[in-house]
Amino acid sequence: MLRMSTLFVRTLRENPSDAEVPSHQLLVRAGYIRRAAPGGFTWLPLGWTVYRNVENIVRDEMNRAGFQEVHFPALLPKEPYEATNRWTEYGDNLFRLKDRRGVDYLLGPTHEEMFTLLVKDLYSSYKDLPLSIYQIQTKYRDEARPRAGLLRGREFVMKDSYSFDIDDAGLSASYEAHRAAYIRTFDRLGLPYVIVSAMSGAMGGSKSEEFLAPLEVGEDTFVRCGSCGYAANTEAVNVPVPAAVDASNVPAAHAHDTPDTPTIATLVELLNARPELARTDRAWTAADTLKNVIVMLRHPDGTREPLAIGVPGDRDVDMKRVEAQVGPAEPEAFTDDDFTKYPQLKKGYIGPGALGAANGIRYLVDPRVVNGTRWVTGANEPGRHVINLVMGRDFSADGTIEAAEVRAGDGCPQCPGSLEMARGIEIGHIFQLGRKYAEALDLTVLDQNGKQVVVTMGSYGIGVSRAVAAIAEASYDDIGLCWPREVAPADVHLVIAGKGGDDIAAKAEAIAAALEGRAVRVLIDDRSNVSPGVKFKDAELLGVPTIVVVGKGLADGVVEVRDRKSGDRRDVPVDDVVDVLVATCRG
RNA sequence: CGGGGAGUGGCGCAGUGGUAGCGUUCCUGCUUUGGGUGCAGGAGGUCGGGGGUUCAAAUCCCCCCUCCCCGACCA
Repeated sequence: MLRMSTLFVRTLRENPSDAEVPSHQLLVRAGYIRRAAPGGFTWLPLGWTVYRNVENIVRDEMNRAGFQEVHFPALLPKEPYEATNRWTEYGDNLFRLKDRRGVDYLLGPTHEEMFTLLVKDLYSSYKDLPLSIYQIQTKYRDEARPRAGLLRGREFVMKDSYSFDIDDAGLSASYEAHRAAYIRTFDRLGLPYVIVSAMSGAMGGSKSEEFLAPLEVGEDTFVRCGSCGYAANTEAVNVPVPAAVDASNVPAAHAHDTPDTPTIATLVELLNARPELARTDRAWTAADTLKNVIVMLRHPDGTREPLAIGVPGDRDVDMKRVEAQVGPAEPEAFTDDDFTKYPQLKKGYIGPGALGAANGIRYLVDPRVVNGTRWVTGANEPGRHVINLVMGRDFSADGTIEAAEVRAGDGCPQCPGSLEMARGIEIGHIFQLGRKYAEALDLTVLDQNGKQVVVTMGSYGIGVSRAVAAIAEASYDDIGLCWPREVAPADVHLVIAGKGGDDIAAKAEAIAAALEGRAVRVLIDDRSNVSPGVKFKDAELLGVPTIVVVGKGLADGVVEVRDRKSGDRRDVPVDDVVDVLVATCRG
């Protein structure tokens, strides 16, 4: 039983000024956490209780699914991470340190390498697979900007699982098992979530989905369809491909001087202002222009290659989307230096004529650029554009790329509906890794034919400490926290209120003891010399789902039972209250 | 890393060169006891750190650190 008289907690009347998001403000104000370091928090008793409730639910569901728990050190040797290149690839986000002899170590940001090596150590036969193991571990990432309290720290707790299978079918099954376990876990946590696909189909069959809690403070932008329920990370959205257009009536393409048109807007204005350039059927719009953006791709082997991306001029190129498409290569800005190396490219006036295989620059266009579409685009000469350039008639591309920004109102790829934008907190991620780590670290087993085969892996994460904040974020109101019962620090917050002194206190203690005897977790506010108003405010702030007031009603033989979330109150005969509460808390 | 804002008792804030303040919290006493009671007394701060200017610096100058927001980066 928790007792307010002795609980190590101090509630604050006002929000700490360094907290911006509600979960951070309330968790500090209600005495659940305290900031201890940049991006690092101390859990106070109430917070630690909630944290452990969350952790235990996660663990419980992992175990139920048949996954086994292990535990690695957080302090890890460098070598495995060198083998997979992540010692350098992880960049500044990796916490590196040296021991007294100058040997390099790191604080684990995630443990793919260690799990892979552990399985390699112990297993060598297909008969040992499939296997799914997990840990609940403190992770370290040297975030450039820790923010929003627990939501993005430099030290946080993550549950990470890894599956090991002999073939793709096995990986699929392991993936689905994790997916199902995650659904159960988040349901139990009382956390709203959407499952979004996190990677486009273009990525060679590997599959990845994120569990996002749809909350405004989230850092992830995703889209969802109001009609069919489709949801995806913006990186993973595929635009609906329109049918080819009949272009037989489009006039021939011709280049034209277009002075003083540094932007798409000024170009469109000029096109419509000049009778000889204007369309006969309707006015030109920005979406009729074809904007060609050059990026430099840096491949893992260090080579660089220019890539031209054509998108409708009313949209920007979304570099995150590009990155998701071109991986493992990384897109870099095309510098002025690069322009000097490709003199055929005239900055601001790049057109298809200077691109494509013939010019040594791979040219990919937005999927909306289908055969027959009619464009205005750069003429590869400063101050000139080409009008009425028709895809398939006047130019072609080497392929398509999902690079254009996604906007609210865009068509849904799965139904005739349209997409809306939303924000969410990533609380889980499931990912078919494939053989990348197994290959790098040489994890193989013998198959039925005695042949060595590379194991295929999946990785699956749940942000445990982040989930605490996400739950708070999803359930608070204007007077405080409102925990879902299973993660709350107690089932019942029992307030001793009103005068009457020892009789009331004695009765309250008796009720509390009876509840504990029936496995109802009680937080009792047994502070003397604290006015009822303060106790009520604290109870509301702390957010235990059921508040029981033992006070003046006792004279009439009743105590008051309140539901924290709904605010509903009712008087319950004192003799029934234990039964009523047991039913409430188990219901 | 770029842009913006800010660091003054546990928390929230005022204080433009001359003895460091207010509210809240905390302690003591009385009071009150169903909505952050009231009164009185008290404790608590090397003013983020370092350097400089000055007779004198929370205040002016330089460097650094930290926090918050936007972006970049990142799961």
